[in-house]
This record gives sequence, C-alpha cells and structure tokens, in this order.
Amino acid sequence: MLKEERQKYILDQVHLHHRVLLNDLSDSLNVSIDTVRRDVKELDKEKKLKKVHGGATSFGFMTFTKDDGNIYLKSKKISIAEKTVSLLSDGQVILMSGGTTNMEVANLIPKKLVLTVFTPSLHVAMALLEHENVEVIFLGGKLLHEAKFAVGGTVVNALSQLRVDLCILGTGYLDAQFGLTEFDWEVIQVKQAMIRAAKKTIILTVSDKLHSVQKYKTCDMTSVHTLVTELDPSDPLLDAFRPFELVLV
Amino acid sequence: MLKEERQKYILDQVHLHHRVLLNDLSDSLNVSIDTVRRDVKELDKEKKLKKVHGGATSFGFMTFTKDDGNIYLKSKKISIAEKTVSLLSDGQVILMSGGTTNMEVANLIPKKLVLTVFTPSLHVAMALLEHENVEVIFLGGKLLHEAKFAVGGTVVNALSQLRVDLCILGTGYLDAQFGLTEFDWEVIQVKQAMIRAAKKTIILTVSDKLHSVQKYKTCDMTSVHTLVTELDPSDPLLDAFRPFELVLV
DNA sequence: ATTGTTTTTGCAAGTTTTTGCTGTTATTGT
DNA sequence: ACAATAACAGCAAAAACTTGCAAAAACAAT
Repeated sequence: MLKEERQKYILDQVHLHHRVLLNDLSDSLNVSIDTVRRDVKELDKEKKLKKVHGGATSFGFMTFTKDDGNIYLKSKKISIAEKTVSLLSDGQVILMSGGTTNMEVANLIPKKLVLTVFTPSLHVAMALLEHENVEVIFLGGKLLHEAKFAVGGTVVNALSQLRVDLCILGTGYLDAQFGLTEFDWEVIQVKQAMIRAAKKTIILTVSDKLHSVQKYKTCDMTSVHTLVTELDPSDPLLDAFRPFELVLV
Repeated sequence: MLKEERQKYILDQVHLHHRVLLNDLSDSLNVSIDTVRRDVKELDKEKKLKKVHGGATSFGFMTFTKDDGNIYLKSKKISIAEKTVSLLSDGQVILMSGGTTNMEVANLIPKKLVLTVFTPSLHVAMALLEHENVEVIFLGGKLLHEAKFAVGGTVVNALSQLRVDLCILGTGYLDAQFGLTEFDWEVIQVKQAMIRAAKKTIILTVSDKLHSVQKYKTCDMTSVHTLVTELDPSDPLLDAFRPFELVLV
C-alpha cells in the first residue's frame, strides 16, 4: 500500500467522522501505530487536518455553534429538544421546520436513529447531515435571506405530494385562543403545507412564547397533536391548552 | 515494446486505478523496474501523473473536497473566483454547483450585483444568502452527507424546466481528452442537467486538477464555453485545451 | 553496408526513505 | 498520586531511489 493511499484514507475518515483515533486507523490500515502517527504528523504539518492527543480532527468547514448568547434560553431549548427526540422512532419519515429549537433537536438526534427528514431550513439540513443514518431531503425553493428558509410555490407544491408520519414545528408564537401565529406570510404558507402533509404535528416552544400572538395565523390548536415545552406537563402555565385534544410533553 | 506504448499503458492504468505500483508495472510490462521508473519520471515531468515513493498517482487522487486551510490552494481558488466574478453582470440568472472554488465565487460577488442564482449546494446557498441583492433558489432533493449537495430526480426535474444564462461548475476533474469527469454518479446526473439548463457553461478548476480523470464522465470539452484557471491564459499547461472552441480566462 | 552518434535499457554500488520495534518521556483520567 | 495510554527519539532491516556505466538497439549519413 502506497503512503499516499494511506494518507488519503486518513483524510477521508477525518472528514467523514470529524475525528479519528490513531488506533482505529492503525487497525483498519494494517500498519503499525507509529506509521499512522507519522502520517498524521505530516498531514498536520501540511495543514490538512489537526493532530490531537490520540487521534486527529478536521478543521471543520463551518463550526456550527450559532450560540444565541442566551444560555438560559438555550438550556430550555435543549430540554425541549431532548423531550422531542424521545418521541422519535426508527424508520420514521418526518418534516422539520427551522428555528433554533429545531436546530437543537437536529443536533441531539441519536447517531443510531434511522430517519428520513424533509426540511426547508438550511441550518437544520446542515445539522442533520452530521448524522450518518438520517436521510435528509431539502425542500427547495426561494430562500429567505434572514431565516435561511425556503419558501414559495415550489416548496408548497413539493409538500402537497407528501404524506409523512410527523411534522415538527419550531419557532412559532402560540396562544390557546388564536392558535399558532407567525409574522411572515410566506413562512405561513409553507408551515400550513407542512401540517397538511403530516399525520401528526408536534409544536416546540419555550414557555416565553406561550400566549403571544403575531399578525398571521398558521393554524388552530385543533391541528396540533403534541405540544412540547421545557415545562413539566402539569405546569399551570399550560392550563389554557388542556381543553384541546393534545398531548403535553 | 515501444516506449510510447509503455507510457500510454502506464497512463491508462493510473487513470483507471488512480494509483499504480512500479513493481506491478515492471511485472505486467516485462521490463526492468528501472525502465518503468524512468518512464514514470518522464510522465511526472510532463505533468501527466504524479510520481510518489513506490509508484504513481493520478492528479485527482489526492485532491480533497475540503481543502480549505491549504493556503496555497486557497489563493489559487481566490484568483479563479475573482476572474469568474468579473464575468458576471447585473440581472443574470445563473446556476452554481458546489465545491470550494464556487464557495469563493459566492463570497466574492460584489454587494451591488443583482443576480438570481439556482444551486443544489448547501454551502454555496448559505454563502450567497449573505448578499442582499442575490436571490437564491435552492434546488431541493436528497442531500449527500459529505458533499452537502442535493441530488436525485427532484433536482434533475427542476433543472429540466429551467433556461438560465450561465452555469458555473466547480470541483470537476478535467482532461482535454476525457472531458469533465466525476467519481459520483448521482452528482454527474445533476451536473449534466445543469449544463443542459444553461446557455453557457463555465468550468472552474485549479491547475492541479487539469489532466486528471475520474470514473464517470459529465461532458466533453465541446460542451464547455469558458475555462477559468488560476493560470495566465497563455500558459503552456493549457495548450491541450486550445484546439477546442472555448474561452480561456 | 558500415561507421559514428544518439537513445534506450539493464545492472551494480551507494544513498535515502519508509517502517516497525525498542526504551524513554509526556499526557490523561481517575 | 498513580496507572494507563500516547508521543517521541533512536535504531535497524527492507524497500525504493540515484547515479554512473556499459551493452544493445535505433538512427543518420556517408
């Protein structure tokens, strides 16, 4: 085996898994650990990867830590994401909208979970692609500059031809009386199409956004099957939603 | 056996397997290892292949999708991107593929330039969205985990309904004889559809990738209208491409 | 045809690169 | 602090490379 081959393999592995252990490499390449070490050292010198104790990591094309600064809010979102992930099961076909909460969901999906996910959100798609076992299908269309979210007829049309198990909607404004509302008309169109395309709809929202209303309406509470917040399902803040036939998580 | 024959055989082997061992060559050609060594040395000098310890590799072999961090290559790519951007004009509707070179193009687009860009690449789309005046339309479909690139029938179908001014293709492997080649069949399908959907096709490639061949063919040189490299258009390395009716930039 | 020149090829001696092994020193996690 | 693991330096064998050289083949010109 040529040295070049080995080094290419190493780089491929690094790019694929973001990190590799020298031991694993030495194992799968059938060469001594010293040889691998030397290879990695060279590649490091050539700035092709970063050598770390015991292995190597890629430089990471885009280090995706869009820290929204607010640690407090973030921990809430992680709590929501954890609950949401627990609702998923192998083999499901789901829809995911955008937003930071959905980003956390995407990040927290277990490596072994096998899913097919449709999404119109660039960020969510990017995060999902880190998971080997998740098939990601992007719903293409005109992209909104701010939200990095696809909208327009193409998306709605593609959605009209889908029938998936689950739709996970993030970043909404929720109110028991007015239902789910948004401020962007084009996003509304897409979210409505997403709800229509799914058997069940899950809404994720931090308690701060409960009882807030925006200009346009996405849907009534009756279209929602599950509501996930960072609160305990028995929390009094959720009382307003109990009259509806929905699962509180 | 003639020297020419031998060298052609060697090149074929390199193109086919992306690497060869001097020993194997000496074996199958029934000549001494020294002769093979000298042949490979010559071919290396002629930039037809890359000689390495113990054998030789094709130029495409050691090129990586994520070669950022490689300052040397990056400066070449920026040079290419600058030339490419100068070919664009207000109001155009264009197609852009993926790859790091196209990323640089996306980054270098002047803030004031008004464009409509269709792309199946997540990274390129993301970069383009930084430009207020660029309308970005993502060609949705199944995303490849590594390339973050949409492929499949949806993309090809969407492209079949387009007729745009320009198609800018990055990350290809280019050879005067074999044309534009790739190693991923699904990507080929998309790129072919992109070429069909555009009035003109521009190929971007760093000189390292010239004279390198991969498994599958995207198109002949005759489908290419403009070839952009970091080299001066009069550089002898480009001589092989002059017989074709294309613009060298 | 043959003589002289150039190119090509194989061989041999000496050098460099690569690789795995050894023992020693650093680093890490508990 | 201590055990476990990883990194490093030096060494030796094997493989690959370089250089110089001479025989063989190809070519040119008389």
